[in-house]
Amino acid sequence: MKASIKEVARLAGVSVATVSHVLNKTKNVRPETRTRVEQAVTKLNYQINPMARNLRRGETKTIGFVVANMANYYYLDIARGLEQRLLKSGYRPLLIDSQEEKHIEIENVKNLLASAVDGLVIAPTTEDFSYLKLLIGRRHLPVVFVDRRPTGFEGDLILATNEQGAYQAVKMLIAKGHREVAFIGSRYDSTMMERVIGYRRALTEAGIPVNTNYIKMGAKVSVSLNELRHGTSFSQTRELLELGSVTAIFSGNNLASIGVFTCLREMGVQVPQEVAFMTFDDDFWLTMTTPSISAVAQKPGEIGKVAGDIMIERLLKQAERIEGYHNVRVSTRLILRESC
Amino acid sequence: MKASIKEVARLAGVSVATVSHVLNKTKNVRPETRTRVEQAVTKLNYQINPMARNLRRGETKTIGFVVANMANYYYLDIARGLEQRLLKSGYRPLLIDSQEEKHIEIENVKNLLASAVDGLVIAPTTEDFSYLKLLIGRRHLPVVFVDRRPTGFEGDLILATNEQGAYQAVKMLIAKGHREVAFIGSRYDSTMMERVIGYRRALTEAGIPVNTNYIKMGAKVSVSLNELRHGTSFSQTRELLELGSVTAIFSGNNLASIGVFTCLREMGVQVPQEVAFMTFDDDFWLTMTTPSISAVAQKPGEIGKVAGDIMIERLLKQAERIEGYHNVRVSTRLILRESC
DNA sequence: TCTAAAAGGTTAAACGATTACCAATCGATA
DNA sequence: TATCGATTGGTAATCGTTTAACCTTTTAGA
Repeated sequence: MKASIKEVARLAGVSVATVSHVLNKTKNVRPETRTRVEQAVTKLNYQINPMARNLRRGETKTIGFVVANMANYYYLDIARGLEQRLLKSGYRPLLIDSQEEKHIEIENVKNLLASAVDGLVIAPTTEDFSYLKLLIGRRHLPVVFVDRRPTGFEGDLILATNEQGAYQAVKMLIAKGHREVAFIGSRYDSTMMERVIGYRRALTEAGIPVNTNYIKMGAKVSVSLNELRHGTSFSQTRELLELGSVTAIFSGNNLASIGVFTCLREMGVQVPQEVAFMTFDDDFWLTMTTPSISAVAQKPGEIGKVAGDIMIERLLKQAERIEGYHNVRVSTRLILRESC
Repeated sequence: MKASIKEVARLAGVSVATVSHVLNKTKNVRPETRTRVEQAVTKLNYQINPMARNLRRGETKTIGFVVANMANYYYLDIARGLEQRLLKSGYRPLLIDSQEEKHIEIENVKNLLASAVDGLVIAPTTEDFSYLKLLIGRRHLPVVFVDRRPTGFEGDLILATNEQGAYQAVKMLIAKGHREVAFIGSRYDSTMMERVIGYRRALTEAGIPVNTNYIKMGAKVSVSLNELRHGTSFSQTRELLELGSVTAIFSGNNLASIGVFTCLREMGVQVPQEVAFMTFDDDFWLTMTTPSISAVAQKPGEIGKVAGDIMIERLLKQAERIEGYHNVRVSTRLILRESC
């Protein structure tokens, strides 16, 4: 089967304690014995048994990452950034999908706690996290939130510069001569709220009155990209077009943009000649459409990296309540394409 | 901190062995004592320590899933199907990305073996897996391959019906009147080989001679979707267009289709009037382009599920060499859209 | 009533590491 | 020379379970 530390010790003619000390550099060992141990290790192709070590040390070296919706590519990019940083420090992310369902999210968290992760990174489905307190109880477990701000629970938080991103985008539309700019969001969470605020600020600063008929919210979030094409944002777009006055549409996130663009295309609207279009969140497919679509690009990889760094910091320093919580904003940038 | 089995035993007034037996239903216990134990469990909010159990039982209840390229959505769908089945049997997938690099793949496998997974599902980057024998050595570890056939190592294998899929697609193009049909593949692996064979069979059956100038292979695989737009398949498409005779292009996979379509669009080619287009592998963005793009759709979720089922079977029966290896084909279907 | 078998429960040895504590050796110093 | 401290190594307890083996009772059948 597999060699254990005992057999290494026997082959090297020392005790298991010494082998352990050599392996972990946790005590001085005479060079001679050290090499004897090392030779035994390579000879037996010995690999430490992580379960035994973890049991003894009381840690798992895994960080649970609870993702709101794996169908949304955005979260995958976060996961990649996160993984990169965690691996560097010997930790490993454990990915799990909530499919935009609160009850699945809770189930996932329970599961991860049961498998004794050392930390939790959460991209929330909805904002309420009062349940987390009960589940975590009084053990040391750092929690980092990304993408949406939770309520009822405190932890580190990493968000994009939502307000500024939306502001810049709408300002750009205004600069191109648009005054009748509509906003199509989706679920009304803290993040979407900030984007709406940016949208309003751009209008107000330009002296354009905010027309609440131009703001469409409350879409149902779906897991299926294909369903999204004819989902709420599709019909909301049609409603806006029927007003007859809108000359530009800004979509509040990547999921909403699917329905918006599908509608524009199916209604035969000339983009950008008749209606200009822009969206929050960049995505690969925005480059493949005719016209290609302008976007406020987040840096999801960066968000993941920051989340990883903060997690590692907490893990190493066990400093969760020493200095309050981090509240990081990762910048966005405007990518202009053909749609405006 | 957290309650252990000992405290449950003390509270219930029994031995730890009895608690364990109640928990695992591994021995008869008088109903009365059983409820005493159960009450103690809920009262202390006792959760079993998975590391201790795993150490004792010598299993981790995790299955490593080594993905060739997480930027390719196809693998994500496989992962979802896999996860679904594994969770049902109390196992959990551990996802890890090889970024299309053989050396990262090997690193990943080593990592997973070191963390003592109970099984391995692999979507290979390249086909050579002779290294696996050495790494696994002589322990019981089921290995299931998906998407590409490995060489140098035997395991269960789950593939799409590549030959038939390509055959049907090209046959359809021929039925629409095309005789000058080109094929753009990418890396020349077993899977792409099968698709080429399907392509050739369709032509031959229709009495159309195979023109080897129409077959472009050997593209460099990239992880970046954006780079792929102007990668090898882009220039291969231009070469084909310069021949002046091609009336239809069939793309061998979803990655190649990105470059092909980008080229068609940037060269101002009318699709499907001047050149028809079709691709192996369905993807969300194929529905958002103008025109939308026809595809041979795999069922990645189904592939993942089958992989999960087979893995579970092996795990339960420990029957890896009793009955040879599975060799499953998951069907494809033609999705016709505007591009042909 | 006696015996065998079944049932209910406990003891203690693992699993494979880590680590506090102890013991021996050796120079160097007072 | 006796002592001190550093260095090197070993002993054994521990982490939280599982499980084989064993000991008592009960139960059932004759």
